[in-house]
Amino acid sequence: MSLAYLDKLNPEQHQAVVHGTAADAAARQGPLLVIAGAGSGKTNTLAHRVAHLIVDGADPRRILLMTFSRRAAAEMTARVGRIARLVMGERADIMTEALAWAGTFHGIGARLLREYAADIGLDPAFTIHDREDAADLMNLMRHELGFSRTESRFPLKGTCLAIYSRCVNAEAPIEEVLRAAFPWCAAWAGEIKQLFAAYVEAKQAQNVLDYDDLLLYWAQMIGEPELAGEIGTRFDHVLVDEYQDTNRLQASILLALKPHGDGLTVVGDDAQAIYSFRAATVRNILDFPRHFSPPAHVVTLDRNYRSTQPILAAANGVIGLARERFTKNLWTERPSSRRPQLVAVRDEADQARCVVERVLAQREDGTVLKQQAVLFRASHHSGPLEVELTRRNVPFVKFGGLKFLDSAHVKDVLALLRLAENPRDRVAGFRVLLLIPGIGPASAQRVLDQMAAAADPAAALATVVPPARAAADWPAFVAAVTELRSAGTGWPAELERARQWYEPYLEQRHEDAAMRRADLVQLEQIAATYPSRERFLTELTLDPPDAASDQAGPPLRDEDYLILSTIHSAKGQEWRSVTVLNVVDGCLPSDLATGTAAELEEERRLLYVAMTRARDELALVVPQRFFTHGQAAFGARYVTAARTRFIPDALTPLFERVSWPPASAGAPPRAPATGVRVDVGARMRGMWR
DNA sequence: CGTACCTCTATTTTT
DNA sequence: TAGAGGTACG
Repeated sequence: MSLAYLDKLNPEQHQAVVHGTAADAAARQGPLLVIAGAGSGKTNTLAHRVAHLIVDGADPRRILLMTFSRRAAAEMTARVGRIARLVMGERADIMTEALAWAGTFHGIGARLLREYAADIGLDPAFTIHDREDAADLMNLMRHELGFSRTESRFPLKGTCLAIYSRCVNAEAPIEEVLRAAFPWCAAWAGEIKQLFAAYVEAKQAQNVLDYDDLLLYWAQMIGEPELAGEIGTRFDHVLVDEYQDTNRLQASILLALKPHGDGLTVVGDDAQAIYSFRAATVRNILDFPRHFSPPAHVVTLDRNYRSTQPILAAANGVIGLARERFTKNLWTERPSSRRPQLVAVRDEADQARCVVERVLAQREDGTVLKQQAVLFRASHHSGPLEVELTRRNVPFVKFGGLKFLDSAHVKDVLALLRLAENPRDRVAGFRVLLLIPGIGPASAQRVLDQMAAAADPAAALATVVPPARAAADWPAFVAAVTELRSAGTGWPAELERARQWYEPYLEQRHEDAAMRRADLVQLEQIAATYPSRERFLTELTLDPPDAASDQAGPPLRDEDYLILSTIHSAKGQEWRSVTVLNVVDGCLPSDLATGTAAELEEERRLLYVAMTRARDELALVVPQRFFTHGQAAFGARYVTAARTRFIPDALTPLFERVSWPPASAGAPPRAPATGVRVDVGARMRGMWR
């Protein structure tokens, strides 16, 4: 059997791929840690390793591959398929299709929990609350316990949930979490504990799990020696990507799954740890080797294949100022005469204009829009740019921030489906009931109480006497739920049935019913790609389609469009040209994150992650002043901004400094000839779309 | 029950 | 500043 596919790898990548297999000249065994710097071919190496394991005889059904998003999992599976096909031909397709256990920690958790539900006293028809649903339920408990009317102010629902989540994910007691991360809530420790107890009971009574539960129940389940053995031996190989962004709870699960580390591979880069707000801890990756005896083997990939040398030099400069660091600097052999640019612009409006012009100019030079990305710290930073792009008719897709699933009408329809799936889900039930005219919070509460008291809540619905004002609409509602629960309708016809019920309310409630109906039709198309209602609901909450179709209209499948993304959502990706917005103190680092040294360091890594996404072109835009709306006493006004503290004067020689608009001799700055020409070009192309 | 209005406060990143 | 959450009234 030819292992020619290994020849293209560098020695370190090769070692990472063959570790523990027959092709491993060093004949090493045991767990493996791969420290993979940005652009070092990490995904490729991991994919090669999975493919190589399969070629080496591993059963793909017994490989567990955990990534940070479903998209990353899909990408990985596709690459594994390509590599395996080189060696195994058509037979490879069967093998890689069997690579069924690839997904996020949460997704895999949900699957395992459904499978083992009976063993741990869980109804397999549980539904999953997304962040907002969970916060609503938390709020309900907050009111019931009377904490919403306390003398001094009690933390809001979102804050309560954040505290809860951190306790669970960091495996830390409330007091410690409050002290470290929510000091202004410290006085409420007792009440908060009470609240969490009620919240947990409510979830159990309603047969719902939140995001954290998927990990927590998994960890608890695997804490039982019998189940731990059974589940652990199901997988011969467990591979985890982006390990620097996992939290303690996830590490616990992993170690319970493979206590001795056999077949365990984790990959990550401590310089790219950017999820500590989600309780991720860099200690996971740093301490990994010493968890085992003998310690895990460590392979370091520090050759960068992505960026040009000047871009890498600048990125290394930024991360070089980090307080502590474990990874070596990256190196590359891609020369370029062009340094990354520090672009000074007057304000955010100019920033937007400047970026659009650069983007269009680069497209003229042959870089398609899809190979260009604009990155920013916070979702709303792209607001002015989105307006400008729309005005100038440049299609774009935005990653991160609001999802189209967050829109009210989509949530309404999903709530009905969730109620059908799990009639004990009160958050879903509440939402659906409130849609019916004549039913408000009080009646909804009463109906849900009656359902909860019954052995069969769905059947109980038929016996409920609705309030007189809702009598006209009531039968249609009961019929919809009943039909959705009967096996007759089938999937994805069920979604159409739900939409049918919702239709009249859509008209009543929303002026722009037509647009929203289009969204629901789109939802139906998404639904058709899932095998069942349960899978649809689960996977949609765990990994919602992330590119919101925006003002620019839903981009057509193969149309070219510019990428807008938060830096967080840009993780793991690369583009030929990258522009970073608002590289000023207050935005990057966010002034909300300058409290502790640790937070500040994470902001520094965020800039590093953003910069290392670029292959050939990198520009950091620095607006000189910002318009602030606020401070009633002074009214709205401009404040001057300073370049980010992460690029002090000592580093500026690594950049080319430019201003926009360019100070031109004589010509009026607002009518640059290039801008006009490019705009016409865009319109000409637009004729043929 | 629904809505119109008022007040207060948080303000980021996401599975 | 906007958006959430609470209050008061029809």
